[in-house]
Amino acid sequence: MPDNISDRLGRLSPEIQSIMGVYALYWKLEEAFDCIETELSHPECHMLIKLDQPKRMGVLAADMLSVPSTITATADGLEKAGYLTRERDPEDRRAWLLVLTEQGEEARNMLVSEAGDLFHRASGLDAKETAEFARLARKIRDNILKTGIPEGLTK
Amino acid sequence: MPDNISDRLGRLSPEIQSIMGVYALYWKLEEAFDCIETELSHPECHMLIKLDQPKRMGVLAADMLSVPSTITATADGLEKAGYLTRERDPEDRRAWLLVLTEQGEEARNMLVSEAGDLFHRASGLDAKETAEFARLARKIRDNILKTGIPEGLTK
DNA sequence: TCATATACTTCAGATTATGAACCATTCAAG
DNA sequence: CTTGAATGGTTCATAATCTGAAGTATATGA
Repeated sequence: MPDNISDRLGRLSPEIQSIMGVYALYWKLEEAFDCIETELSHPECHMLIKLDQPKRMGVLAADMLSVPSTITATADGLEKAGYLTRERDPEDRRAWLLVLTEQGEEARNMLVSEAGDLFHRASGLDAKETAEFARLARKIRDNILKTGIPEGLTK
Repeated sequence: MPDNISDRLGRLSPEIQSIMGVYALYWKLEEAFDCIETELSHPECHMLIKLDQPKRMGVLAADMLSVPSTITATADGLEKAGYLTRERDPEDRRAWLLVLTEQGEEARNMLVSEAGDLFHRASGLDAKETAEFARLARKIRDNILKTGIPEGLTK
């Protein structure tokens, strides 16, 4: 039956094949997040991974294609649990910088390492294929962040 | 600032770069779904796209890395709105086959075409890169469906 | 100094996902 | 056969998540 599925997929356009692969991987990774750090919710994990350095909440919102109120909620949770603190951005005192605490750094390191491992097992790609996939994924992400919000469909 | 982000990303492991690209694309595509067929919810769109032929609900659940109750809810919505019908699987009368109606076929064709277009614009990849990305995405999806549920982490 | 824009927060409501208990059918023994 | 266990879906109550609109505080420009 897996062969059957794979066969049929071969007949679809590369774009749809790409989308289905991306969705499968996303769902698989989300599922796997449940198995590691039980303390953290999924959006909290996403945010921690993004915080490789202090960032403004607005930057995070753009980065996660999300809205400010969602970021507030997630940051609240992480702050209450001791993973980060809010500091006023000296360059614009309306804005907050989210800064990881030591506990936050530790959790982030663990997450990044686990996630890398997870990708490796879930994807089944070898080092060369992973490098190629990463190259294209980076290009895609750059394009998405560059083109910003909805794009042609600015409803 | 996009350059800055891109720079920092260059220093992350290929696995994390891949994950970030996949998440960005997933979020972007989900966001874009809002702009096309207002009638349908996101999970309904996903299910429609999967239904290139009649499928059992259990197969869909496995395919969408989801649970039966979620599939039931989504199928209920699509059935009520006239996009599909349930038929007993003659080979196992416990199971239902989800079969698209004519209206369902039309909607699916529109969705598949729109989604392909969407991928093209969101990713910014050219034809050759898209083909390469699709190849790897297909490989990843095969691996995920093959390895089935949680994997090493069968909590 | 005033009007407007930006950065974030609050909050109420909507969507979506999930597990446990359940019904119907199948399958495998005896 | 007929029983008991397994399987395919359903129901339902609950929880997690997301969102937009209205609000507060700071910044910016005329």
